[in-house]
Order: sequence, then structure tokens, then C-alpha cells
Amino acid sequence: MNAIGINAGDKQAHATALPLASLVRRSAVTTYTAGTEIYVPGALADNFYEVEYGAVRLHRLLTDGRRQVVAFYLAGETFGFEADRRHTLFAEAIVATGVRTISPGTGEMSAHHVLKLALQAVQRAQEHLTVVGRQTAVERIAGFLVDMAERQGNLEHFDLPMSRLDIADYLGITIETVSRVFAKLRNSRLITLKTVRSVKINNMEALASLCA
Amino acid sequence: MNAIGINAGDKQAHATALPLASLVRRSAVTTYTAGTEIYVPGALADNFYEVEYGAVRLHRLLTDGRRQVVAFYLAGETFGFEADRRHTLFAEAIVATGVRTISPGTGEMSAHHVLKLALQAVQRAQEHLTVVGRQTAVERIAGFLVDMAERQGNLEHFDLPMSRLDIADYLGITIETVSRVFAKLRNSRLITLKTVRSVKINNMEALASLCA
DNA sequence: CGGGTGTTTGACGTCTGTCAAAAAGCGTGG
DNA sequence: CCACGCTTTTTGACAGACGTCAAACACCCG
Repeated sequence: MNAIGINAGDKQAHATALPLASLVRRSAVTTYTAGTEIYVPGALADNFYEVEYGAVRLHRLLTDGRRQVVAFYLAGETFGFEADRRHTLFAEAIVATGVRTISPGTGEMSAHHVLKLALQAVQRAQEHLTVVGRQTAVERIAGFLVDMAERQGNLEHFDLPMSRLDIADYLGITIETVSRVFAKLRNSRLITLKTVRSVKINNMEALASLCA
Repeated sequence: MNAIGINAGDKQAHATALPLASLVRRSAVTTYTAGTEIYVPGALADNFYEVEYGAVRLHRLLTDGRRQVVAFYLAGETFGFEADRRHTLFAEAIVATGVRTISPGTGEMSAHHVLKLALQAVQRAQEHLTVVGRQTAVERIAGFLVDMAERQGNLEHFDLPMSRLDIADYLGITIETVSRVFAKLRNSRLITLKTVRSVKINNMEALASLCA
């Protein structure tokens, strides 16, 4: 089943997506199955990538084996920027995912748009930081859900492509706490879980108010 | 060099400071006393800023009055990038600070360097995220101290320009916990505090190993 | 219908937030 | 130079939230 597949070909990208089509050289879409690597730390950072469908996770492995998920990218969003010539993070498809590889041109036009995407990445990271900096798990999960809803077109019903473990590593908490907070939000009728990964937000205002 | 092709001709891949001198129009240095605002949310983001001396804090106010410190900028570092036309954060001088206002030109050269600085900001934010995502307060403080030491030239002895409250809001913990962790690190001889803000790292390796 | 993975729930200990008070800095003024 | 008052920092006591360990449960795939 995989509710995730429903995003394939979905054009309603929006918010953060930029129309890159006419600005850069575009190659064909590469498909990745769930859990496969798109790039690894140390790999040459010579392209960037636009998610056609599915979802991608950027993460870093800590020395003790823990993982910090740095970002998620959904359909229409672009990733792969690096300050250096080599990647410092892992990029992995979370579910079956189509990714368009983009070779940045050298022209001025392209640089401007890369800059704009980079600035969006800064803003995204700062917002992530604000969510993770919060003190309680409820605030973090609520912030995460609100963000996911916004990025999927402000739908009240959407599917989470990522596992509880991904969410935990993204928010800096454990999967047990993630699970308990979901249960708490469900019990208080703020959300409904049709399946584990299918979220319906019943009261967006109340949920948003939990984000402090 | 780098992925996006913006590094042409730039040799020093080092983290923070970039030689902006010959690339953009530079204006005089503005001085700010401790605690004064450089810009506020909503202000037009038409410049960026290089710290000449002192230190700057970027932060955001949450609705419940808490503060998330998004970044610190030390001498030689540049800040002020925004994805939109207007700022979304507060920028404040932490101590007596000199700031050089930089008006980005419209030429290609300038855009390239703005991009590089933006990409550094992304990397910086991702590292901050990794520190804040850690689970224990000791790990966060250790990571913070190691970062500060590196940014001040890998000196084992340096001064913290920011207060305990700034550190707490930067790391997503309380000032009491910051204080307790400093005491713990001092008692275990990993650091020495000549004054409250003067830190000497006695065992950099051990401290770094606490960062997981 | 099994087996494996992912998720939920429970029990318990610890870390950290909260509240409170004491101590230490620091600038001002006598 | 010392005294004073304010702010910042430290320390203590306590409670609550979350991590850890463990087991049960749900779900997916063959």
C-alpha cells in the first residue's frame, strides 16, 4: 500500500520550491528504493538534486552510533548544497523516491538561483533549530507536524514518509518518546492516526499553539 | 571546486572568515555597545555585516517569551543573510562591538561570494543542530566549548563574550543547567575558569570526546 | 500462516527544569 | 579605597519529564 506513493507526479510543490526548469541543465530522473544512498560523506559535491516524488533524509552519524537527521526533503524541494567540494552528510531515500540531478551552470542566472536556494536552506535550518531547541517533546513534535503539514500544501491530512526513528533522530529525542507523544496527541483528539504514518490534524490552531 | 561551482579561485576552504575586502563596497565601521540592536525582525535586509571586533547574537523570540539564540558571530565572521527581503531575527551586539556594513554589489563576483557565505551559514547551522540535537547537557556544553575554541583560533584559553543565559538559549537548556555543567567540567579538571567568562581548556581531547 | 521489522506500552531511574536563596561580580558614588 | 546596590552566577531541594530496558503488539512480506 504505502500511502507514500501517492505523491508521485504530484505537481503541487509550492512554498519552498523554485522553478528551476528553465534555468539549469536538467537530466533524467533517477529512482531510488527505500533506504538507498544518494550520496555519502566524502563524495564529490558536484550536483544538486530536486525531489520529484518520495522523500529524502540528510543525516550525520555520530561517533557513538547515534544519528542526527539534519533535514528532510519532500517533493519539489532541492538539496545537495555544500560549503566544500565534498559532501559532509549522508543523503538517503526514505521511501521509493525519484530525484532529478541538476548540474549547475556557470552563468550568472544560475548562481543567483543557487543562492536563493542556499538562503532557503539557511532559513530551513534555523527553523529546525528553533524546533529542536524547545524544551519539551510535545513542543517538538507539534512543531514538526505543523511544519510537515505546511510543506505538503497545508493539508490537514497527510502521510509521513519517515519512520518514528527518523523523527526521533530529527528532533533529538528517543523513539519511545515520539511514540508516547503521538499517543498523547491522539488521546487529546488533536490528531488522528489512520495508520501509523497517516496523520490527520484535527485542530491545527491548537497544535500550533503547542509550539510556543 | 565546490559542488555549485562558486569557489573558483578561492584557495582557503576555511570555515569562517572570507577576504571580502576587494570584492564589495565597504563602508565605515559602526560601533555598538553591549546589548544594542543591529537589526530587528521586519527590517529591510539590504546589507550584510562583518564583525570587526566583539560579538553578535542572532535570536528569535518565541511566543511564550523564551528565546532561541540561532547563532553567534565573532570577529571576522559575516552575518545578515536572509531568504526574504526582510529580516526574521534579532541581531544584537553582545559586548562592545564594531560592525562593518557591506552593501552587496550586483555583479557576478559579489553574488558568488555571498553564495559562499550563505553556504557556510548552512553548514554552521547544521553543526549547531547536531550539537543541540544531542541528548545530554554535558554533550551540548562540551560541543559548544570545542566550537568556540576552534573559532578563536584553536586557543586553549579564550574568553566567552556571551552570558550564561545566552549559552542556555543557544543550547536549548536552562541557565542553571549551564552553570551546573560548567561546575562539573571544572571539578573534573577538564576546564579552568579564571573568571566567569574566561575559559581555559585543560584537556581538549577529553572535552571533544564528550561530544559523542 | 509464520518470521521479521517497526511501533507501542510499561516500569523505573536519572537528568534537567523549576523555585528559591545565597554568593560572586561589577559599576557607581561617597 | 571602600561601601553600596544591582545584576549575574552558583548552589540547593524537589518534582516532573524523558531515557533506558524490557516486553507486548501491530504490520508487512513471503
